[in-house]
Amino acid sequence: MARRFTLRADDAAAAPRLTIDYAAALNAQQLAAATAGAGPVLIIAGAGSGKTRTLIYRVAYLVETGALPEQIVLLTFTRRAARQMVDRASGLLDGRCARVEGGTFHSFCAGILRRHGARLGYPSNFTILDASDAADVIDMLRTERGLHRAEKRFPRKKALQALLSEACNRDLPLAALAEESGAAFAAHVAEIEALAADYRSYKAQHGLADYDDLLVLTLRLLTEHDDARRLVAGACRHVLVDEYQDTNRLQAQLVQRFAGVHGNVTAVGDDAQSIYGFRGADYRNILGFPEAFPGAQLFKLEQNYRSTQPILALANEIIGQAAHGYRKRLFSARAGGDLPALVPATDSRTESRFVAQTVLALREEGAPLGRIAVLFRSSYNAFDLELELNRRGVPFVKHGGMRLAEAAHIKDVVGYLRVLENPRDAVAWMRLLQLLEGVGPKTAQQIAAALLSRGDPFAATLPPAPKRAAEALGGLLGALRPLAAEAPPVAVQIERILAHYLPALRRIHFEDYPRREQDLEHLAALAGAFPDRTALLTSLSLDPIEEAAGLADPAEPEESPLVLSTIHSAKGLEYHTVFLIHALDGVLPSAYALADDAELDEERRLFYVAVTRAETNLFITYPIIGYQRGAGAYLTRPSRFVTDLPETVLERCGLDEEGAG
DNA sequence: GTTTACGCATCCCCG
DNA sequence: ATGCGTAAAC
Repeated sequence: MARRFTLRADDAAAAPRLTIDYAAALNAQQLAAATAGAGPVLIIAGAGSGKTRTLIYRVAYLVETGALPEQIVLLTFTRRAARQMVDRASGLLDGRCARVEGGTFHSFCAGILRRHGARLGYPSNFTILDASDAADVIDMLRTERGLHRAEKRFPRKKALQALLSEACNRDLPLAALAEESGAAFAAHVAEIEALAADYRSYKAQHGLADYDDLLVLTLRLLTEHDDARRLVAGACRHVLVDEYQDTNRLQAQLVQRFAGVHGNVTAVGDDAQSIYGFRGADYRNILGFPEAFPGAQLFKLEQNYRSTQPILALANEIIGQAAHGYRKRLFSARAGGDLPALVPATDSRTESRFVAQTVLALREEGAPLGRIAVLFRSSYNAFDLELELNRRGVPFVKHGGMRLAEAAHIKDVVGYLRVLENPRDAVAWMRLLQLLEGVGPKTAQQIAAALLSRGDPFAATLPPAPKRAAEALGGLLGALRPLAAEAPPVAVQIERILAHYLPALRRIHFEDYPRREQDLEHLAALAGAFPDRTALLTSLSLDPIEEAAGLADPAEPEESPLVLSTIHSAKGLEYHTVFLIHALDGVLPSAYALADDAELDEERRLFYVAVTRAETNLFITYPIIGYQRGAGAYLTRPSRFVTDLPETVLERCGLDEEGAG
């Protein structure tokens, strides 16, 4: 029998000498949380209580006390947040922290599936469907089944896709969900289930995964395949999850699997800031954490370092009116400061002018533009303001809303990359084929089927096609063939794709192609930063492309621009001054939420998230008169969240016109 | 039978 | 600015 040796822990690991003075950098609660021992840890952290700071110090502490950075997994809500945290931890300690694994659940799962998905029949080059791709596939399968001309009105593709997605994310049986989702679904449960089965097998057959599959398949992989589970969970010595209140059941189960070997989970969150219910998030995850992870240590961070006391008083008042779990009342370290202001404006235009003027005045007083944010419920709430800012030459960036990756021309170019990456990607083929003149859905389907049934889809011989389409098809395959054969760097691939695609772009979008060409150049420039096509495609699916700043002032290119953002996209961030615009009933709270108490509560939390972004100044504005295309002018109703508030926490202001303009 | 052009309604929030 | 349904054109 071979001799066995025992490797003892090194002295340094047994009694580490820490380079960071944690006690000096953190308050008592933060310190306890950051340096907590092994096992499950739950940190309930109020807005502005140094949650991110605590998490960063915990990462550094884990590394300092002997954890390998590459065995620490940091799951966050956006990849931007992950990168920021890893960078800050690196700054704190040294380069070691840069090797911490990080990202969103979706991106982390995508990586696992690329490495281990073969066990489920998923090749490493699978391509990712966004929600509209998914809806298109469902629509096609529905037509195949002849359901589109059923006697009874059958749900539309968008509704079907949403239903299937909700079933995944809330981890409910499709049939049960369909029953509770209204008569239109309930009348067709059997057909919908058949369609869902079609959809599943279609994706498997073509190497496709939608967003939900990234989570569902990973969970299945880790549940059904012990070897994969050991590999993945074995590498997750410490799992840290930010914004835990916005995880859904699927994600909670994933966390349990990731931590299945070592049992070290740190979850950080604030049940009062749960705002992703529409995506299946369930704040009961965070309430139930101690049951899901027995022996969990609980820490609460209640001291707020961000906002002045008056802003916090308003926030406490708002959240005090909502029903929620972990009771906490934030207290501020910042006495003094102005009351938050409520500013009614006659209409949108006036509201925009007020915001723009006040922003410029604040800049005069020394507040950098980049420390000022305008927040809103929906992307289009800011349209009018964008015009006003452009008129005045105020530079701004806008986060949230319509994403570049969803624009038709970007999706076209991505389509070329997708068929090169995964030649079985029928969704991408359909898109490319329909760009050809004389090819619609029907012909595209026939050609796609013919292409996929042969060994090499890019082969020079053409499948049968209508005369007019044949020549164009030859051009398409001719452009793709050398790229498939030679696989040049991804930036070169995009360059050649553009050479082929631009004529079509000009034909289809003859009105505004210059603008679209700019986007495509932007995309081409971006592509160079990625090691390969797989990485680029994954990123395009899972990360929003950082859009170029709207009309920057070329005189001062250095100045960081004003921030326009949806409330959802502003989560976790903080600003010197916050404007919350369009605080109207029907907007915030959304008209969609008025009928349901739980949804109304989520809107209230959204309002809470918005106001707690502010450090020093908070302005809440709304237009008194609205316009609607059909109905013309009408009187709006201010948000009930505002009218419910006492004078003591919110100063009602007037807005006077002084001459014109 | 298919494609395309045109007028129409319709837009939430995100990976 | 897209996505649908309908009606004219290939």
